[in-house]
Amino acid sequence: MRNIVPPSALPPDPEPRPEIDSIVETIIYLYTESRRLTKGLASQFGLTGPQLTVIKLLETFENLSLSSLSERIRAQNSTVTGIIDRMEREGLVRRDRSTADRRVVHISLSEKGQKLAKQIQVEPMEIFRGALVGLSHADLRDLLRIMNKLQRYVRTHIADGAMDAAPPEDT
Amino acid sequence: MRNIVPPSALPPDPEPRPEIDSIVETIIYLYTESRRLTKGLASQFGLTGPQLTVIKLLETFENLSLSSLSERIRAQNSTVTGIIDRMEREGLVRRDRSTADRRVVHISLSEKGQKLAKQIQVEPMEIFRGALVGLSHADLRDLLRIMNKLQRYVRTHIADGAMDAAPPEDT
DNA sequence: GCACGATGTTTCGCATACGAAATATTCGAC
DNA sequence: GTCGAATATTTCGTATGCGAAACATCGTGC
Repeated sequence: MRNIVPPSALPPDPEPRPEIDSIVETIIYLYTESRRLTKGLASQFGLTGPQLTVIKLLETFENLSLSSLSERIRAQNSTVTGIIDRMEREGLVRRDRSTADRRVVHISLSEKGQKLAKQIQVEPMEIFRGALVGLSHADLRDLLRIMNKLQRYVRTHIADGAMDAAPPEDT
Repeated sequence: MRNIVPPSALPPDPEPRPEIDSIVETIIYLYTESRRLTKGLASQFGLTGPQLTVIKLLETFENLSLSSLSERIRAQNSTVTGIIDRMEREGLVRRDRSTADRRVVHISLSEKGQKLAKQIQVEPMEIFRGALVGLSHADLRDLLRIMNKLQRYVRTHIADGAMDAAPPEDT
């Protein structure tokens, strides 16, 4: 699934930094490529990318509420409702109202869904993960450390005036 | 714009490697977060994420064919047609048939679009880029080197049997 | 000049994707 | 017990996003 590129595509930046652009480009590349591969793999089984993800999740967890499912695939409930609708229509999954809490719906694989899940042997992420596994221990350690830094930075700068169109301060 | 997570969300992997999962998670996090921020920024100006990207691109390049526009934002032509349709409806952009090659459509900002572009001062990627700028030179160099490795690996493993799982029996 | 493949754009049908509002149910305060 | 806030899910409207097919135009070979 190809995606509109995030603002990285915008060329007019305060200070042109080819390395940074290159890194951003790579992140986008890896992300979009992994989705494209998932989609291609899924289509061999008559599924869409998200549907494949859902099937493999349900194969592992047996039973998930719609909320926890949407949390796991990082989508809104309303989005997942649609995905499950279509999968239910295809007879791949079942919806069961929880008896304990009648607000909750448990999603599970049907017979057909289970069979299909078993047929799909290759983990969709294999290529991407393979790339990471191929790194040396040192590289892996460095990458993890830097990624954590990035994440920490972004996390702390989000709640703030990040979206207030305020001019940048230090650099 | 939140996205269905790529297959990284699938827990059953051949060899559980928490560092690798963590790295994948972070890449996804950075990507989705950058899109969320763009979207939030855009909505302050009555735009969607992709529309903001298009406006800033057109502010820089003045004049882009629909094809080159879709190339830059990494989307299909058919997707961009829709985006431009809606922006034209809002009076933000103009479509002009090229006289040199009458197949080509040049997209450009209207007066209104130019004014809006000027109002949006902050580069949407600033937070994400800011995180990268905050890294030490050594970190940046390491990250760039590793990212290139990853990209090279993925690139060379894509054309191959990457997508050759067991064939499904048609529906 | 004219057939014809290549190229640029749009159209169509479908599947995400989101946020806001509607609906159903639970749980706590009282 | 009952009201009201909180939680889980669905519904609705709109905007991407894709691939295949339709359409228009270009360029080449002849």
